[in-house]
Amino acid sequence: MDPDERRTRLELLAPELLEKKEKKKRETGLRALDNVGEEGVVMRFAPNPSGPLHLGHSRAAYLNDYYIRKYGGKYIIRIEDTDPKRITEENYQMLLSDVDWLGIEVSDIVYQSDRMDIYYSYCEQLIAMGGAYLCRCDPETFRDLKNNKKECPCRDQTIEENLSLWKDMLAGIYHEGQITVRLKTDISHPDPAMRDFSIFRIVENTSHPRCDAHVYPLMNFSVAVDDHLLGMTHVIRGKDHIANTRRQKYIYDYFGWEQPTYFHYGRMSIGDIVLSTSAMKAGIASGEYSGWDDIHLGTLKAIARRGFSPEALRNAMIDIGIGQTDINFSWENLYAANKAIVDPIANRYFFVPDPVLCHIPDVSEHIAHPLKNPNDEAKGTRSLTFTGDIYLPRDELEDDRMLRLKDLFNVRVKKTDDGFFLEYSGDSLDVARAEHAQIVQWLPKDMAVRCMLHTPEGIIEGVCEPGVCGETDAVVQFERVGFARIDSASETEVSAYFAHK
RNA sequence: GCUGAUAUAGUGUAGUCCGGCCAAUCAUGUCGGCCUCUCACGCCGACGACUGGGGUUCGAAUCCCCAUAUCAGCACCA
Repeated sequence: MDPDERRTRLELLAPELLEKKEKKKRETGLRALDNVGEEGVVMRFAPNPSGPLHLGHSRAAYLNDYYIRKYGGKYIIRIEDTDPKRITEENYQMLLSDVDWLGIEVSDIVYQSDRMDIYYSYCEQLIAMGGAYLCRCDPETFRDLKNNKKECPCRDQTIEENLSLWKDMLAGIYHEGQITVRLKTDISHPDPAMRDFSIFRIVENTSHPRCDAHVYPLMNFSVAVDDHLLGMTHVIRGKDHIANTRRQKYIYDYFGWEQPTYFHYGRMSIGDIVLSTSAMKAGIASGEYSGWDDIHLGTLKAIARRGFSPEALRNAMIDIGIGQTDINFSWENLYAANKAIVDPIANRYFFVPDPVLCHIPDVSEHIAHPLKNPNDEAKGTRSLTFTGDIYLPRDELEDDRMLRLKDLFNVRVKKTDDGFFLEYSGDSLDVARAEHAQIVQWLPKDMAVRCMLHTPEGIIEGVCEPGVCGETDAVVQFERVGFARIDSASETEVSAYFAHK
């Protein structure tokens, strides 16, 4: 029976089966969320202050932000500073300024170090209900037992014994490494990662910038407690947390809480860019990198310095989405996203790389008026006065060739033993077009400002228009070269950072 | 070793849950053309992918199995 025939038969037998399931309409942006309440969603961005934020962090930050903007609700920045060994005062400041730069919709900032008493109290409850025990095995012994699905002796302690040991632990009777609190899960769970993992530890001789403690919760505990108490409805995090989601389920179950909806996005590798905090720190110490904003790094500070707009980064990250597939972050895609934002607003200027001073004889004074932005004439023009001597990019000087000096006039280049000889060749653009003359940027000798263009491959020395000096912090387009952020400028020298073409 | 996950063009992504409207979406990229006093922007066109093998089915990117590859976890880090 062919499909048409079958359809006809079905129509007679059971017309209701012909009702098609509604396919979801194609939406732009990320997939819709389930379980959205009337108040919207409550989500979080939870960095730990061990270094500056980088491109990897921006993915989590923007994915969460996307949904908070879409559904309303709350966006909590939760600073996970429960490991005193790798946090510093400076890191908090960097983190906050980075969060600020991202431009996300922050409702609240919560420090876990302010919540130690909460963790202690929930831990005590957990022990009291028999959900956790104090373990005095050394880590290696425990690991061997665990790997063989064997309980350690501490697991049999009574609740009273555990509560008493917990008090001793808090009182400072035990030292680092001597005792830990373990969650009682399932010692013969097929996944070794699930078996009786630690939830509290002792850290001594390391002062915390924000609290005075020696007993610290491990992330699975503090995260579970906070996600619940802060009312998270949805959690987006990397897939390195897949096992943690399952581990935290045990804590939720003990307390009778309901877990939020989780999404785990995949690994993102970013070309040859350095992202690891320790590697960056080492590179800075050795002088290989100039600082956290060195343009060879993948920090937000570095990409901000190069003139990427947070909005472009946001768009690039939303485009990547929350898939679990491992991906290669592509600079090309970020370049395109940034260009879309920056092109309409960036003022145009001439930058002459590797400049060659040329004299053009027998021409009267000309003044060129190139547009500041050809897509927005209202922005006006700059003006460049030609009086005989100009700089031209060395790369454009070839033997016997006509060049169109942009917005000025045509010249013919001749190479002699004494260098390049330039000859005025009329004002007509049509003539230049007819000759397929290359249109090039140029600068009057008297108006050229020294300009260092920093690129990841090195510094390009050149000269630029004086107008650039008023563009500090802005992104401009050096015509025929690309977009760059003006990092600093005096009347005699400009420092610019290259973003992309 | 154990546990769990993922696999669509150069890159990213939609479609996979609930098989047919998918000879597979969109963006980026590359190439060609148009526009233009920038190699920018804009416009037009072309290129380019369902990891492999079995199975189920009238029909598979979609469901099942196997293989392969990659990733994550198995810390008193997060």
